[in-house]
Amino acid sequence: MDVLIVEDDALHRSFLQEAVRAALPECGHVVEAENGASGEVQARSARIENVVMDLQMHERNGIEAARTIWRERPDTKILFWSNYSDEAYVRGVARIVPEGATYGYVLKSASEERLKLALRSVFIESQCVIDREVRGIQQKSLGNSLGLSDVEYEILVDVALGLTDKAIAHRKHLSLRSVQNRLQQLYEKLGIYETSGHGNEGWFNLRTRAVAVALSRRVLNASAIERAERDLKEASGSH
Amino acid sequence: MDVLIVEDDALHRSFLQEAVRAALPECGHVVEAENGASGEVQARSARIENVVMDLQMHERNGIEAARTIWRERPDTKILFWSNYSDEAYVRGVARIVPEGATYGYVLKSASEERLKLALRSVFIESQCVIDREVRGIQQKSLGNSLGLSDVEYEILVDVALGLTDKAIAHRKHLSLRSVQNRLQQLYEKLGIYETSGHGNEGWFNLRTRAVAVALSRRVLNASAIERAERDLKEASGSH
DNA sequence: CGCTGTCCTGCGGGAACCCGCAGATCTTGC
DNA sequence: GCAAGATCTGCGGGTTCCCGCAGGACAGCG
Repeated sequence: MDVLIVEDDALHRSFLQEAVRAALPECGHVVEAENGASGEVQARSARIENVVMDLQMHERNGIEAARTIWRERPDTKILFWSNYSDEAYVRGVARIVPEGATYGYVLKSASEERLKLALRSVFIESQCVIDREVRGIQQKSLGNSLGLSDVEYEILVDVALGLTDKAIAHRKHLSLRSVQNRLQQLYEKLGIYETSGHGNEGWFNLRTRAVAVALSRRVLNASAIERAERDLKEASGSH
Repeated sequence: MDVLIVEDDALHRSFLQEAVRAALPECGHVVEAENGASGEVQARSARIENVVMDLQMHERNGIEAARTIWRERPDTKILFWSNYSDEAYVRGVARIVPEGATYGYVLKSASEERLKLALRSVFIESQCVIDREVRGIQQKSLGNSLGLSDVEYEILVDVALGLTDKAIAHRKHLSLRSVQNRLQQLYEKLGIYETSGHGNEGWFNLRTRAVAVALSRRVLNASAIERAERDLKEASGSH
């Protein structure tokens, strides 16, 4: 049994190396990669089935790497090990998990014991292990009371990319008015109206304000926008 | 001579602890704090003169902590130790350095030797040490050919906050048209017109697009927006 | 002094945005 | 089958944004 570690911070990498060796004495090679791109290559060439993956990395982040790895071998087991439980990351991961795949999501702030336990559970027992906190974010983002639905999230991304209503309508095969309806929904959910309603009418541009709020609530982050940007270019190129 | 370490990652913190002890054998206490807020408190109570500070932290980031520390004792020597050389961080640091203060900016990707050298240079020799790469960003952001000028940066932040032109005009004591002029400048500098000029007229909302581009170029980041948000609230409260 | 360059300002208009209203689907459940 | 709910759509309008044009203020320079 081999394990691939994808992590761009040297200290964390060696820490992981040790943790893996300690938690999984039965495992053979432990390969390391220091960013998403080389992680994909390693996973492919070494026929890796178990991956520990950081999310925030230079060059190519963990979500993209995981996506291509899973595209090639959907039965790969991936344990995400991240500093953040930003909704943008949680949602990004949830979006790419193949049907029936086993994965885990552990925060770096968790204890070493928790990490080791997760390593065994995911790689040996093929059991999904999601950190409490991350699970909380997931729940909240699914329960449509507070969190955004998928459609709302998608239109948020489109807006954050800087697309016009017309462009979004075209892209999503909707009428202009429908796009604007969804935008109103989005503004409602993000609470844009509260902050711009009272004494300060006309002080906020709802569209840009929504992006600002989403960013500071960690619903969006720069890497999610970049990912969307690439998808956009791809789609417009093929179309 | 005492040193305060402000760093929210446990591994990095113990690594720093060791590096400081090795590089500065003459130093006495080495205090640790795991976020900006407690860092401020420690610096105040322990009368610290030398600080090693991470930038990206939960709760309260390094720039804010450094600002309050320097506000209380401008002769404190601070060595920033960060993963990123984002323009937003570089500019944020440059904005808060008091006149004549000594500080350093070292990337976490640098070698341990470089870190130790920087520790000695800053704390013992009172010499400013700025990483090559960071220096490069500084230069580029100052040379107004590519980078944004201060006015352009400020209006970018205002736009990213979601303010309307009118609100910005009011805030900055300008006419509406002047704000729009500056916006045009900004769009020019960020190259918004290139991507929305050719075949795709009307596909981008310039205002939101500018924010997207600034984010992916790392001119802006979430923490810069949050900082601006707090400044805004403060200003509108006092006014 | 006049010229040039830079910045601020007002005016006007076309485009995009925000949204209430109302009708048209389509699903869900009794 | 029908009522209730959610979603999509067109229409109309008020507001904001984007920007060309033109004029004014001010600094630097020969």
